[in-house]
Amino acid sequence: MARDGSITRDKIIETAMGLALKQGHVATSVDEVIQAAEITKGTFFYHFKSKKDLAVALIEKFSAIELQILEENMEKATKLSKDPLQQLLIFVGLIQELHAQLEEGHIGCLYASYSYENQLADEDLLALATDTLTQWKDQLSNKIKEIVKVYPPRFPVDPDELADSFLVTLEGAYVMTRVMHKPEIIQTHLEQYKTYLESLFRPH
Amino acid sequence: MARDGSITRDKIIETAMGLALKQGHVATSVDEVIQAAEITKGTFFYHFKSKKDLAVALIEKFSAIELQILEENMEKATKLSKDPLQQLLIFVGLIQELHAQLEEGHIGCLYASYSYENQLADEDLLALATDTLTQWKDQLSNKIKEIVKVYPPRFPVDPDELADSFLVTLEGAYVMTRVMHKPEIIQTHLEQYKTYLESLFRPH
DNA sequence: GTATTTATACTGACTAGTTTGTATAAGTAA
DNA sequence: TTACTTATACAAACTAGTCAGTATAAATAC
Repeated sequence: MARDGSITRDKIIETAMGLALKQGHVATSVDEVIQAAEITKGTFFYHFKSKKDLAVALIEKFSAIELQILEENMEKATKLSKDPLQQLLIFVGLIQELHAQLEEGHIGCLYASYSYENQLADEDLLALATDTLTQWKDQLSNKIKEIVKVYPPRFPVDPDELADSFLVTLEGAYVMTRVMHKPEIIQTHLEQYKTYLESLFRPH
Repeated sequence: MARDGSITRDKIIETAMGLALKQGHVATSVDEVIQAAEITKGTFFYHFKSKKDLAVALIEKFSAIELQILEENMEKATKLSKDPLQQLLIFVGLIQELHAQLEEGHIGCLYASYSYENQLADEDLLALATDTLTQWKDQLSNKIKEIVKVYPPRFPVDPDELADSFLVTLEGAYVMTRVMHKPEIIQTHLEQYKTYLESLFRPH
């Protein structure tokens, strides 16, 4: 084995991810990436056979991160309480914490970015995105099903819909934050999601 | 007077709006616009001094449409009931209807698209976007303030937050629809927003 | 009512610069 | 010695934007 090229590859991916989240993949030229990553053109095309190849790598990386965030925080939340409603509230709280640390420039979703650039036309990329989002939905939905058993909701609750509602809130909050330049929007609306859960399940 | 150039200008804007909503402004070349609008390059640059000029025109047009939708449907809803809660529920219902008619390709928000492309960096463009969204928020917030007077909420309600929540839901539903290719997401989550309003204000 | 002027609208070829991607030769670290 | 990296040059396609000239129609002049 020679030098570990994966270090360079990772640096390219990390740099390009930042740029893609800030200004989109199409608007980011390869020259911009290699300049920011402090590498040369030859190195870039040694690791990625095309710019499209980079787009795929970015979605793969983003999906891996999102799935890790899901698993990690769901596990944490499950350990911190035995009550499913508490667990879900804690989980949302952990996601809030996660976003509190982010700088404004890094707030956003690569799936959203790609979708507004029509870059999810490739069915493999689309599958990566939908699979990841579906896993989030399923995990949340399962938790909600547990809650419903313990706390009869005051309105009829569709667990899948209520789970999707979390993702809709997060995606919407990203967009509103990016447009209005108010990072607290994410905190506020995840807080509202928690309030909604409580209004549905908490006995009065 | 010569021929009416505003017809051509409008055609360019309409064509470019469709393309921008589908694939973003950056990813849409001037050549693509002139081909779709069946005009020549000279004509395009006769009406717009630059591609950026087109970007501005698109945001202006989009803002005008959004404000018209707001006014029109708020007025309709206000006429259809005397009860502020009913009025708001009707308003959301009208927005649902509006989106039921749209083809999948045209679902999305130009502000969201621009924000993910970093095209709102120009402060004039940003002001147009924030002003429009703020007007939506204010109108909804005022309606919610009326509701609070009549129906004491079962949880403390911040009218501005609850109003913003509508916009967050809509933006999030756009993104999820674009990624998951399920146009019914918009209907479902606006329905959920109505349910949330009822859970807050409806006496049991 | 025909000729001329004027303002606007439009054409399509052209330019200058940027883009992705390739080629090549030499250097470097495990 | 092999995998990786640099540096530079290059090409082919695409990009935004320019420009000299044409078309149209209404206003005015005779």
